[in-house]
Amino acid sequence: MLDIKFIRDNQDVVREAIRRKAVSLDLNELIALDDRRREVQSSAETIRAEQKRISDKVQSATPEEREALLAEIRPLKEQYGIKEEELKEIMVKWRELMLSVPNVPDMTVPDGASDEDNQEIRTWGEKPQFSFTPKDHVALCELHDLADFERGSKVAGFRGYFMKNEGAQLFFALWQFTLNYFIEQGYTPMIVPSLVKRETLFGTGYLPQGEEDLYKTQDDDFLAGTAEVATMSYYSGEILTKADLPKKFIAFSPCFRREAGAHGKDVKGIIRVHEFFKLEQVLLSEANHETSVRLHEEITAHVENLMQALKLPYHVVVNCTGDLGLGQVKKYDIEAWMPSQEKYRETHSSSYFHDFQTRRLNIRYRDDDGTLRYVHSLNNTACATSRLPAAILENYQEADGRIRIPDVLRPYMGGKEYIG
RNA sequence: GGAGGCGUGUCCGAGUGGUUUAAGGAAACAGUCUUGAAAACUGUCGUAUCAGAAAUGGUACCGUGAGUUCGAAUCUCACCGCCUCCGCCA
Repeated sequence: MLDIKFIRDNQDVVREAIRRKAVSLDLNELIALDDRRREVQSSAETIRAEQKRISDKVQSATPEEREALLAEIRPLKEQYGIKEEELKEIMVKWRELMLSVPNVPDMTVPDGASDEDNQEIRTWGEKPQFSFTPKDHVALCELHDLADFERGSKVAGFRGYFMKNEGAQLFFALWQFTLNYFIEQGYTPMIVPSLVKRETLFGTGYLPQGEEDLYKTQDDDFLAGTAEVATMSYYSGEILTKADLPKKFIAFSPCFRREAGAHGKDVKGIIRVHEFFKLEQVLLSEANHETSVRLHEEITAHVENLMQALKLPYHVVVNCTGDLGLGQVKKYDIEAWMPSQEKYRETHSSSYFHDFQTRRLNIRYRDDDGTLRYVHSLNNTACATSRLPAAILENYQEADGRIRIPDVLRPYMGGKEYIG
């Protein structure tokens, strides 16, 4: 959510953001409604002030005076009720419109309609050269009994999977490896809820848009698609101490995604599943654009360090405006090379939001001059299992079908050198 | 699932119908004292929003929402959350 004052004072900027992000919203409608809001509110307040002024005299009045005062108040009360009712109606629509105003993308974000228009900004690593036709991760899983997709869909339905043997071990190894890295970097490790209340998802901007991609329970709770949701809400409604910023969390949770509208994509394997696990970086920082930018580069670099330690070829793309979420100012996707598909596939997503999320979540800190400010928020994937293991299996396969285990993961897999 | 209790500002905590933004304390900030610090003392110390150049003034806010009342932190109802005991349970 943006500040209505900012919106009013910077209508051109917001209009441009709406255009660049291809959001369907008529800003004029919001401005007109806000004019109306101010007008009604101000007249309601004037009536109320008068009512209170008279009301204060009641207790010290004689019985006759009292009657006269009450008679004076009656019409004011009625008028106030009407204005209040009107204001309530305006606010319903006002909130709805406010929730669809996008955050302003950074100037360095390229224009574009979809992920097709994202721009590669750097690549790292040598794509593996195979003397044979590389198998995809599904075939490799079947070959070594690392996963069971048939029984997965028998038990859990479409996109269901079991991880087995070294496949299961690989998940644990990646979690532990990643967790240790971030603890060394000073992050606070957390295991956070996936089952969250409706209002929690408003804070991070996954509601009201995006509802169809979330699983809902019979108690009207939701299963979050990322640990970002609960982690961001951790401090909701609180005032933080500036000296404690930035807060850096490495949060683990299961992640649930309906993948509505993606029925034809990645139907096999563990690239696109309804349920996976993820370690997520979540940061809260002081409200300062330069700090946000610096930390954004930093959380991106952390992931690149891990990819390089795993020796996985990847590239980084800057997402175009059309591929940005409503609240995102700028986003990088880190994509790992998938030999079987001969293309890069998104394994990490790194973004910053300024105060878009924290304004909704009401997370503030007291600045040096004593004023309360909304903190800035950022997040980036640290390790998404299943996509990352899929990339490892494919890149590390050898001619005889065996899969070499990345050096840095061996300590977490009993020192084993190969799968198979 | 059953019974009871509770939710007040940055924190602790008083307040059960009337100038209450809300006692008291702590913390914080400024000052006096001190070579310096601590202690002591003095003072300042809510957020949001509207009007205003400002001083200032209006309104809202005591978990959330609705209601009663001329008037609500205080009374009523619903919801959310927390605590205690019982039951069940990994």
